[in-house]
Order: sequence, then structure tokens, then C-alpha cells
Amino acid sequence: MSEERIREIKIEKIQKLRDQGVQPYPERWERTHTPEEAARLEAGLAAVRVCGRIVSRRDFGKLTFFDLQDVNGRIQCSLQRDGIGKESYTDFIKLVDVGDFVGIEGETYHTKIGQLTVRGASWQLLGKMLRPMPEKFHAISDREIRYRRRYLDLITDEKSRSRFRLRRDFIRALRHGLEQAGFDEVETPVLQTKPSGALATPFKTHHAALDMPVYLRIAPETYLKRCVVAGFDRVFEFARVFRNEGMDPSHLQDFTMLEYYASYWNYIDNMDFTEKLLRDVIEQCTGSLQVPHAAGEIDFSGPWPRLSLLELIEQKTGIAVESCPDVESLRSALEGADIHIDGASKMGRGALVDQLYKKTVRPSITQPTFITSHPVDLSPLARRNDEKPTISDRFQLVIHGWEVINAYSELVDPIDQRQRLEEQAQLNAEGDDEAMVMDEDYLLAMEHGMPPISGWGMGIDRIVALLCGAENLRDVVLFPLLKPEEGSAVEDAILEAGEEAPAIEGAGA
RNA sequence: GGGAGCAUAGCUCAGUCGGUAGAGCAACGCCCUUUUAAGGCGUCGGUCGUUGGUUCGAACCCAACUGCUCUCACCA
Repeated sequence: MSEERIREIKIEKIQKLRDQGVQPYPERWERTHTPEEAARLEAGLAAVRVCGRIVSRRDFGKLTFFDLQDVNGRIQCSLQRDGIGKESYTDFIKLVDVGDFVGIEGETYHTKIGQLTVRGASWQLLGKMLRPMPEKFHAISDREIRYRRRYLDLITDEKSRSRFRLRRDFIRALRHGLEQAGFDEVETPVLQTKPSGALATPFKTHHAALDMPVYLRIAPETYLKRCVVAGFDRVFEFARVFRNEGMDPSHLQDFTMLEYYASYWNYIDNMDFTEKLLRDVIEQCTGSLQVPHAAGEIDFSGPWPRLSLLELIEQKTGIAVESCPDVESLRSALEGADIHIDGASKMGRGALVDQLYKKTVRPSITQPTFITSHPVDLSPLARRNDEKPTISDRFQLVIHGWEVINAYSELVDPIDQRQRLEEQAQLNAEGDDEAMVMDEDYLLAMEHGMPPISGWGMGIDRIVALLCGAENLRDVVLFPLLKPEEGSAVEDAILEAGEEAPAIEGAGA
């Protein structure tokens, strides 16, 4: 039977309901328990009111069992013809379908095989659905449908529901942990006149009222530091950020980053806090510090190793980066070690060290590991090490080859900062697209004075994916961006808008 | 951007050698008071992603296009 025919049948059912004076879309229902709560009740409790979507039904003629579900849980209910009357029972059988929302009032009992159930004394339709439900024992497996119509994925797949519950719980626990540690939550601009705070290509758009180009933020960093100048001595933001770059299982263009900044800390304090915060939050959300993953169990129990980037590179490749003070000598060292890096001739020394690390060291790191002591020219916003001015007081947390956290003792010296931004601007002018641009407004804020700070950015999507064993970030993002389907309403609307609405153009345009 | 793979009923999937399509679930009709993938009997449901080509004949072979997935390059 076609989907269209099924839809017509359901519309006919709605008409029959209306003919009997039943409102198929009533305005409210007062529940006493969620499905999750109800499933934990004792037997023998009367006047229990539960509601949810019917996700399965087992019909025995004069007795029917069905399950009400929401994202958090499920409760079995039953209706008996002898209990609610023939007419009401027949209406339920004939006019209510799997997929509809209903409310049930009744008492709890255990079935013959011990399943806690709400025996309905009455039922009320709370919302009729017109589309057929997906098949009930395989869940949606077509990845395209799972992403485009995530609600179907969530209705049918408990594993998907549990991933998004974990994401919710993880964010909630992080927020609570930071608040307990004296951090204030703030919100900073998404539309910025200068993209800053990271090395990345931004999305560019146009501000109509001010008639000027603006960028979607690639990081909240410089605004959060302005908050520190203002006297918020510990701040954080759950920031949606946008980077107009490649898309693959570990990179999305629109993703969520938690950043925080703590005054009077250095990066060592920050590492200590990070390890404690994450261990607490992970144990709280998953119930364990050992997390299963396709690539092997991840053990968060720690202590997490703290390893120097340059030492790791030397171990892996034999190249002593520090004995290559300029980009030319580093390039020849790479040639000597027979390591090829695409585009090496266009990179500065910092970018080249970074590539060397990403090619040789990072993929081999599986367990939670702090990588420290990055070269200072990789870290234009990080503080120089007092003993070794060529390296920065910086760390990254790497798990399963993914960079999950990037952190440093922040650069708070406005003179040094100006010099480093000038170097970045020079690289940018020479064709390094990802190098930063000069940001006088940020320098102005810095010149008003900053305390010592250490801060941090964590890819929420990445850590959540790692915690729930997802190998693609899209599996932990509710509605990942996909191209519109050909002939879809969305695409038709875009085609209709045509040249009239070039709202967004690529940064490279 | 390069390469590879996938697309069949609302969903999950079969489809042999090229001979105009099949199951389960869902839906519809009937039976059934303890199931939880309930069960039994019956019925409906398809422009085989789109467009061309080859062929007497295409779900199947070829090409292009669209979408998705993986991968390389780039990036967090």
C-alpha cells in the first residue's frame, strides 16, 4: 500500500473521530509520570496518567498491549474491552494507530510474565500521525534518511536516542562542573567583523543594515578574553562556530566548541583541572571511565600522559625540530628523512611542524594524552615559555587520533601579541589562507590590561562521539547539513530565489 | 577537488544467466484476554534514483546526471 494511500486512510480516521466529537489534536494532557518514571513504579498504584507515542502494539481481540515512548523511556499499557466498554475499545482498535500520541489513565500491575504495565481505565488521543511508521525491528538504517529525518531515527533506534541523551547529559554535567568551579557563562558575538581566535577559513556574509562584510565566528576566543579584561575572571561559553573547510567524519562546518578562560592559572593548572573535570563528568554520564570504541577501549582513568610535541616528533621521525631554526633547514631535514608533505614549499616553519605532527605523531595516539610544548609560531595567541622562548605554554588533549582540546597559558602581553599578529598578517599576505589577520580592536582591549590566564577549547561533538562510540560526528549532531534533495521543496525555493538572494558567498569568492 | 562504492514497496532487505518484481514489517479485512519482533487466515501496495544508450527484450550491460557513504588531499 502506497504511502499516499496510507495517508488517506488516516485522514479518513480523523474524520470519523471528529464525527464522534473527538478532537484529534487536543490542547493538553495532564500526566503524573513520564514513561521513564512510570516504568519504575510499583504495581497497584491507581490514577496513574502517562502519555507518549505508541511505538508498538500487540492486539489479542479483547485485550491489547502497546508501548508509549519518548526519548527518555518507554512504558507498556494495556486496554481491555471488559474494562473500558465495547465502544471505547473498538474506537481505540479501529481509529488509533502505531505512531499516534495517546494519554492513558489507569492503574499499574504486573502481567503474567512480570512486566509492569498501566492498565487503562480510559484513553485519550493526543495527536494523530498521517505517515506510516518505519519498520519496527530494524530501525532506520539508510544514513540519508537518518540525517534528513532524524526524528524517525530517534523514534526507531534506541542507540540513537542514547547517543543524544549522552550528549545532553554531558553538556549539562560540564556546565554544572564549571559553575561549581566558579565559572560564569557568557554569550559573545557569532557575527564578527574580523574572524579570529583560530587558524581557519571563515564563512563570509553581508550585513545589510550596516552594508559591510561580516564573518561567522571561527572561535569565541578573543571575545571571551575581552570578558576577562572586563573582570569576569572565569568565563565559559558553549559556542557554535563555523569553519569553511573540508567535511569528513571528524570535521563539520558548523560545530560546537566549549571554551573557558581562568584568570591566575597557567597551562599546568589548566591541565590538572581538565583531567579532573573530564574524569568526573565522564564517570557521571557514562557510569565508567572505560569507554568502548570501535578502535579499542578508551581508558580515561589516568593519569593521562603529558608528552612534548617536539620529543614525540623526534621519536617518530628522528628529526630534531629545534636544530632547524628556520623553514629551509626544516624542509631539508624532511627530505633527508624521506618524509613528503604536500604544499611544504608554501608553508611557514610553524605550519610545517604542525603538518609533521599531524602526519606522524597524532594518528598513533589512541588513549587520552596531553601533547605539550608546541613551537611558538604555531600558537599566535599563546604565551611564550619563560625558559624556552621558542616554545609556547600550550597543550592539546588527543584521543583516538582526534584533537579534542586545545589549551594554553594565554598571551597577555600586548606588545608581544602585536608582534605575533604582525607575523601572522605577513604570512597571510604571502598566501597562507589560514594565518590570522591583524586585529586592532582586540589589541586595544589587551592594552587595557589582563591578568595571567589559561584557557581552553574543546570540541563537544568530538568528545561526545568518542564517548558513545560514534565514528562520525554527524551521529552526535541532531540535524547535520546535507545538500537538498533534487526536486525537493527546499531546492525549489532556492531555485526560485535564484540570483536574487546571494546571501552567503564563500570566503574564497 | 581526485578515487571507490551504494540507490528495488512507507521501512528492512532478496532478486540466479538480460526474459516486464519477491519476502518480512507496516497498512486494510477477519479470528484471538497476558503479549513485548505476539500468533493465524486473506488482501492491497512498484515509472527498480533520473535521463539517455545497447538489445527482439534491461532492476540487471554502458554513459551522463542527482543524492548518500567511504577514502585521498585540505582542515579542529
